[in-house]
Amino acid sequence: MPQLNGGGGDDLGANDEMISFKDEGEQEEKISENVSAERDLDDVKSSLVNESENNSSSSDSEAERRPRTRPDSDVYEKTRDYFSEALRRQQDGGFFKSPHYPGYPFLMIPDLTNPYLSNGSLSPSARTYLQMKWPLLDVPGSAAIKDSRSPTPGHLSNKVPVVQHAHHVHPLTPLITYSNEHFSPGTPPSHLSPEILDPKTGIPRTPHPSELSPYYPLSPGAVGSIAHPLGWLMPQQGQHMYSIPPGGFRHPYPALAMNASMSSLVSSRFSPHMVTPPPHSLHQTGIPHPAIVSPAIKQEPSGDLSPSMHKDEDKKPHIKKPLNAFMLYMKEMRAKVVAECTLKESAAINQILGRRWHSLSREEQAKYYELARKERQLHSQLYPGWSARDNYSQLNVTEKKWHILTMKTKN
DNA sequence: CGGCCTTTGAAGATC
DNA sequence: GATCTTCAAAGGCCG
Repeated sequence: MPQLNGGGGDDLGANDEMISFKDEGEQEEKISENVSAERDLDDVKSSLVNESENNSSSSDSEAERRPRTRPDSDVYEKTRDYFSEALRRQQDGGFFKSPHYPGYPFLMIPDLTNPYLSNGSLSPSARTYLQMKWPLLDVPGSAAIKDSRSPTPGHLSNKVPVVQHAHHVHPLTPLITYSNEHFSPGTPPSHLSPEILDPKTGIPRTPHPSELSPYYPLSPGAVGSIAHPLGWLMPQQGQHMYSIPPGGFRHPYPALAMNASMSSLVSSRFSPHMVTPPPHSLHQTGIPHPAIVSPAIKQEPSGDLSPSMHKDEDKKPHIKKPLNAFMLYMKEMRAKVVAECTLKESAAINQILGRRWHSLSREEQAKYYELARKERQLHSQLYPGWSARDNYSQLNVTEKKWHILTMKTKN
């Protein structure tokens, strides 16, 4: 995967983008290939105990910090097999027969007319998909979907709605197909900046990186090895987040069969095109859409809405933001890190995960960036009118505006 | 019981 | 365009 190796001029992030924030001490935590969570934990703990101390525990080369093979690779191995199988099923139409993600209303069907698919080779540039869209989704977003020629899916969005579901399940995670043409120039991965030490914890960290090239190519192999970060409804995991009705999906094209409640979830408050409000978040299959949070669980405060609007507001499902690459990575790796150490405190776990994230190679991170990009894309397709702002605390927003206004008044 | 902690990234808001 | 803020997940911890 030469394009990901960070060679000169590669799109993933030129070296000149890798702003060095390395501290005077240049203390980088050594992350060897078999680095354990225990070790990470120790580092975290020790650094928490004494922030300034032990700033020079170790340092190592970039190569060491970005090992080609990682202890986590077994996860990819397992998932790669799964995706290979999924791909095979797609190619022989198996997806229509037995979707791996029955609860997911959207499918990207491989374009079987694509000659490049027939030989089994899956060149990224050759991969195209026939996207299935909601039959009831007559929305701007879907219009964008229709235009598969659009080189920049990013333009449609980064507005993605997700509906939340049960615990620990993200709705958009069942993404398993990847189309190179959807590599969005608008959704560049940003990362891989040299680590710096967190002044507070002493743990190496990276400042919010500048974005890499908007184009982060992914080889077929990399795509195939993308581990499903959440694995919701992953058959082999044997943990269906949602019960699947006996007999499974009878509709030959489950992706096209959206019931009223689902369509309303997709549209409800966010799209003028939407249909009726959802009585509940159940898919046709009886599977609630995971991205939608029941209003009972979370209600968004509405600022200046009329009483009637309030009423509607109360019924609005909380559509969560799509997970970014790191979040997807965390979801996938958290359990493993927790298993490797006895620690369960998320704050500490997240520190470890953050360090591991930085230790990932570009290729490995690219998997998650691509997955996240797909999630955003799907999110925008499912909830065309949704905006991240919808989830902002209305109170905070108004307070903020008020503060700004008062400041201006003073001036 | 609700908010905090802690991470990175995306998106919106603001300057 | 740069910068700041919020939110996404997670679960222990604390007031």
